[in-house]
Amino acid sequence: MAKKEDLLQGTLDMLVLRVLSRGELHGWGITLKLEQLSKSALQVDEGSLYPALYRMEEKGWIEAEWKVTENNRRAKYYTLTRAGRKQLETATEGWDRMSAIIALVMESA
Amino acid sequence: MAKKEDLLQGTLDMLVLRVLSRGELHGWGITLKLEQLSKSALQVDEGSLYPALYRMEEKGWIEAEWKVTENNRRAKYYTLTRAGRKQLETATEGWDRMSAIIALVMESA
DNA sequence: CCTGCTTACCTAGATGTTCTAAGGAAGTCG
DNA sequence: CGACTTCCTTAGAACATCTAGGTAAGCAGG
Repeated sequence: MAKKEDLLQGTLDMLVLRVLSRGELHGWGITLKLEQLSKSALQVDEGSLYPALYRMEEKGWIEAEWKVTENNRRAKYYTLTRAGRKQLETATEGWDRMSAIIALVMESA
Repeated sequence: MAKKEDLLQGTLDMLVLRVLSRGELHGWGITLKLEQLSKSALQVDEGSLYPALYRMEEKGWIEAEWKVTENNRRAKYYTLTRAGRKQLETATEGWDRMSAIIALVMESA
C-alpha cells in the first residue's frame, strides 16, 4: 500500500492559501485541487484541513460563505482576505528562505 | 529584534544526521556547526537538539561516547551508525520529493 | 579565593500541527 | 429503498519543537 507522505508542519496553511489565491473553493474542493495539482502526491486529510481552515478564518486570512455547489449540495466557500494575501506572501518567503538554508546545509555539511 | 525562524518539523533529524555524516561531534558542536553552515540562519535550540539526539540514539541511528574535548571538558560524542546512514538517505529523498511537490503546487496553483 | 564567562548537558511542561477515527446529513442513481 | 458520493464536523492521540529553567566544570581576571 503506497503510503502517502505526511505534510511538513506549517506547509498546509501555505498550500491552502495558495490554491485559494486563484479563486474561492470549499473544503472538499481544496482537497481535490491539491491532489490534482500535486499529481496525487498529496491527499490532504480532512482532519487536518478543516481545523486549519478554522484557524485561518480566526486569524482573518480567509472568509467563509455558505453556498450551493454545482452538485446541488451546500458547502462553505472560502475566499482570501487582504490579510490572507499578505500572509501568503510572508509564508512563501519564509518557505523559500528556509528551504534554501536546508539545501545549503545539506550540500555543504 | 531579528526573529530566527522555527524549524520545519522533521528537518532537524535530517540536518543532524547530515553533519554527523562528516564525522563525530558532540551536541554543542552540532549546534555550532549548523549555525556556521547556515551562515547564522539556524540557531538550534538545545531544548530541541538534545531530545532529538536521544530519539535518534534509541532508533539506532547514532551512537554516543563520552570523551574529553580540546577544551578539556567532558562531552558526548555522537557518530552515525549504518542504520543512521541509511536513514539519512531516506530522509534526504523524502525531503527532496516533498519540496518538489510543494514547489509544484506553489507554482502551478 | 571569588566572580563571571564559556562550554556542555539535561529535563519538565507548554504549544501547535497533523493524524486517526469516528459520525452525520443530504443529494443521486439504479 | 439502498448504496454511493459529496461535504462538513469534532474529539483525542501523537509528536516535534520551543520555553525556560537547571546543573556542572574549566578558565581568566582581579
